[in-house]
Amino acid sequence: MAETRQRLIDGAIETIRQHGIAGTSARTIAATAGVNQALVFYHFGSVNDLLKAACLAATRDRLDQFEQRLAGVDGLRDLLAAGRELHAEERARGNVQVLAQMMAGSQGDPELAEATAAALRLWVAPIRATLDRLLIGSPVADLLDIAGLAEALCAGFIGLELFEGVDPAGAEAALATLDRLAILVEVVDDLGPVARKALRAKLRKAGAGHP
Amino acid sequence: MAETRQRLIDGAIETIRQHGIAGTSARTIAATAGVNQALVFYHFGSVNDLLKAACLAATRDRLDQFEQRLAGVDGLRDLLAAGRELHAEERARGNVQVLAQMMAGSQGDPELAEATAAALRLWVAPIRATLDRLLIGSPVADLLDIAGLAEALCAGFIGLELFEGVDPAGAEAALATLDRLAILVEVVDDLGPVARKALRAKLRKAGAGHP
DNA sequence: GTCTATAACGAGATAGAC
DNA sequence: GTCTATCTCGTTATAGAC
Repeated sequence: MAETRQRLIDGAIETIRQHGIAGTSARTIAATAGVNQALVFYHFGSVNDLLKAACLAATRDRLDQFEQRLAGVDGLRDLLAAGRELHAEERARGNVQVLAQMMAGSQGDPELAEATAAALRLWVAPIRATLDRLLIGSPVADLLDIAGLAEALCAGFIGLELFEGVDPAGAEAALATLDRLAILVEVVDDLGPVARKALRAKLRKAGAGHP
Repeated sequence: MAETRQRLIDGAIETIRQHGIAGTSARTIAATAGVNQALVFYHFGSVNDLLKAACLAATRDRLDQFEQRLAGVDGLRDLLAAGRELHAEERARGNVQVLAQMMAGSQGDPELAEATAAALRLWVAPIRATLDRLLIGSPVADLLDIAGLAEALCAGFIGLELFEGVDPAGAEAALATLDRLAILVEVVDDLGPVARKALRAKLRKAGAGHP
């Protein structure tokens, strides 16, 4: 039945959230899902294949709402609010945690790494598209590679999630500082020709090529 | 003998690097160290205790050089170079990878989380001290919480390391963008009173309190 | 489609020979 | 201080009853 498959997928997500990738097994997943352990192998063939399916399913479930919210953003200030909002929601749902744990588990498991990379790309793409749209013509776009910025943002959130597991206060301070950094980008974005000139001069001094 | 202890610690680090926290066990560690599996328990009592010892030992081994290099930094531009340099070295030695995997494994294991937090603090402290020293009196210090910035930097590097495992090209682009962001901080730092005024205005608009 | 039973193996951990 | 042997349990995976 399709319901059992879904229960296993939900159970896998929940198990990763609660016990991390190291504490995730066919038995712990089945216990969380409330089904028999053998069903993992009947429906998915192996634990790894279930994890891959769960990772992609969880991502796809959220993607529509994620993209729609970002599509409505019409300025850097709004993007900051949307980012905070979306990040809080995905965190509450545990999607960031799951992605982080999948990435950790992907170390030395190329099969898992491929599935994780696919999920990661699904998250990064709409962020990159939004940044692209908002920063076109801005002096910031001259300095920063937009694709790289989107990936750095994602990496930062992943790192913060892990950080939070061992030092909640530190993670909170770090997140607040990321917010402030966005304000800094905004300031430079707004300063106009003066900032652009200063940036270009600084870039020549720093010896950095144009993106 | 003390040599066996050291071999186990080195073996633990190497095993985490190669197989990740999920693939790290008393047996895999002992195999890497070239000693008998039972010695893990004789010398450290449990696998977890070995991991805790290894994490702290690896951190302490590098801390002196890390602090000395940062102490010699005398400007933001120099800090950027030092950061790139130190990060490359720690990455090559696998310390970032180990920390990331320990953080992932700390999810749902409070004992491991405590040890990981201690190692993390050892890394963050000298970074925070250096930022504190360099940014004193800068307009940037008005905007950013220095401790939060140090933690955000660390979290970013952790996230990047995991990112690299599943998408090396993306991680490379993200790292390059972090470099560029540092240049942006430098620009604001150099702009002086004009930037400071713009920042304060923006802060009032954004409704963000003073740090 | 789901369950029980079980095989085959790796895990953490201990006892005791050397 | 180190190794072999062993215990017990958890894990992946399969076979077969229902």
